[in-house]
Amino acid sequence: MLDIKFIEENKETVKEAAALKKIDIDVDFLIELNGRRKDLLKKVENLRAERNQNIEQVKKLEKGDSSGKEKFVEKGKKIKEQLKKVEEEYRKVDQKFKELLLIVPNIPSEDTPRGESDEDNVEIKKWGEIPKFDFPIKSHMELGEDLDIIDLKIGAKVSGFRGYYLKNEAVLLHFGVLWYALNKLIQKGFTPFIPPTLVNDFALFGSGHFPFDEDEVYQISNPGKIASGEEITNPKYLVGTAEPSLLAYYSDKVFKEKDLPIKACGISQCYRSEVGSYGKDVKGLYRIHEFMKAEQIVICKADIDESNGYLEEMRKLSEEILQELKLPYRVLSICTEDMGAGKYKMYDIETWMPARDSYGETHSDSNLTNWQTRRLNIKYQKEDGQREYAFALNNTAIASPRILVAILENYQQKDGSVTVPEVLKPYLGGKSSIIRKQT
RNA sequence: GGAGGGAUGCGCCGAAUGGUAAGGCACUCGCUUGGAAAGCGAGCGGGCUUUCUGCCCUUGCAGGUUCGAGUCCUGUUCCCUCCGCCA
Repeated sequence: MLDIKFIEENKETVKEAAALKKIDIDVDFLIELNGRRKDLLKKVENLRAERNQNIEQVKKLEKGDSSGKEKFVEKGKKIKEQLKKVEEEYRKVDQKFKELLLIVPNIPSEDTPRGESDEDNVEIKKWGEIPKFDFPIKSHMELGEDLDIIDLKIGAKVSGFRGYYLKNEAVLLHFGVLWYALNKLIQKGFTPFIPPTLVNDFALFGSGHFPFDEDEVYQISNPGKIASGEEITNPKYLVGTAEPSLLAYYSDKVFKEKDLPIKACGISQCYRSEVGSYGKDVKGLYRIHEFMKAEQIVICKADIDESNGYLEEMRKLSEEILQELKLPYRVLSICTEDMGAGKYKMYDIETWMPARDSYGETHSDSNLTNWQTRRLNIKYQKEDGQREYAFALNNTAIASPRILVAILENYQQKDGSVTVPEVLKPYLGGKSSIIRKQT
């Protein structure tokens, strides 16, 4: 969310940002609506002032002899009627105004590539050698089935399309890689959380997942209530990432400047409906409805340079994880239309996935400046006593089992076994450092 | 699931027979001081309008009654206590 005053003063910049991000918002109408809102607000306030004065009159007369009181009581009734009408009108305009304000995008940074799709993202870095195999390689699906560590068939039977089971060593690898990443984050000063994954809507409006990606989020409700025809008053939602829960932890908070930055991380189950992705990545563990992720957030002072510093810091951390896992990757600077509405600047990291014969997205690192904190009311008090909205950033440390696609495929051996990345060995609970078919 | 109690100024506590939301602590700044504490003064939620300020909103949330609601009524969320069920 942007400040309406900023929008009014920088109309053309906002229009340009909306055009770049292909977001359909009539900025002129929004500003006009704000004018109407303010006019109505003035009317409401004037009537309230009149009402308050009238109340004083009645009160005064009741203290003395109460003659003439009736006149003011009658007047009060009239004011009440008028007020009801004007307030109703104001509420309508204000609601529409707020709805529109929620979809005004953040202004992308100057150095964000201008572009229309993921094809316009700019590769800024490549790391690692693409492995060459002197044998026919297997996909992670084949490896998973042959080694009896992934079961997609029964996964689909039990959970439906995109369902899966991890078994045996895949379970250890999955938890191992998450646990390894979490330890690294804690070491780097991020406070660990297990956040709720079942949340109220405000958390998702706060992060900006609502109203944009409403279809992507699973809604949970009490089916009994629906069956009885009763309306669901407090729907809950399953988060697609720990980000909304972590940010909402700090909602309505006023930090002291010296207490910033806040660095937090969370491991959580993540749920995604993947509507709109039908027919895309339909096989294997790449695109699934539920997975786990170690996510980081930073809340810092409202300073572009400082916040971009944290963006780089978190990117480096993700890179460090991939380097230690010895997985080849590349870093992309995400273009305007491929980045979300709330983002100021964004990087993706794609990891080499041999069976795809390409890089696949595994990490995402974003600076959203104050676009989320304004929605969530996260401020800090500056030295001079002034309060200002903080900046917020978020980053993927590791997401599994998607990362297992890269690990299994890159580490596969000619005999069909898979070796275990060196850094994960301590996490495999005494199991062999090589995953072989059980006999 | 049932019964009862509670939520007040965006840090904490806390008062208010239906009639201007007291007061205290903490915090920030200033005065004072060799320095600090204490003391004194100012500030310490949001909006509209303005540069003199003025007005409006803000007692968990949403409605209702009333000239007027923190207070009365209805619904609801969360917390606490007890009972029941339960991993």
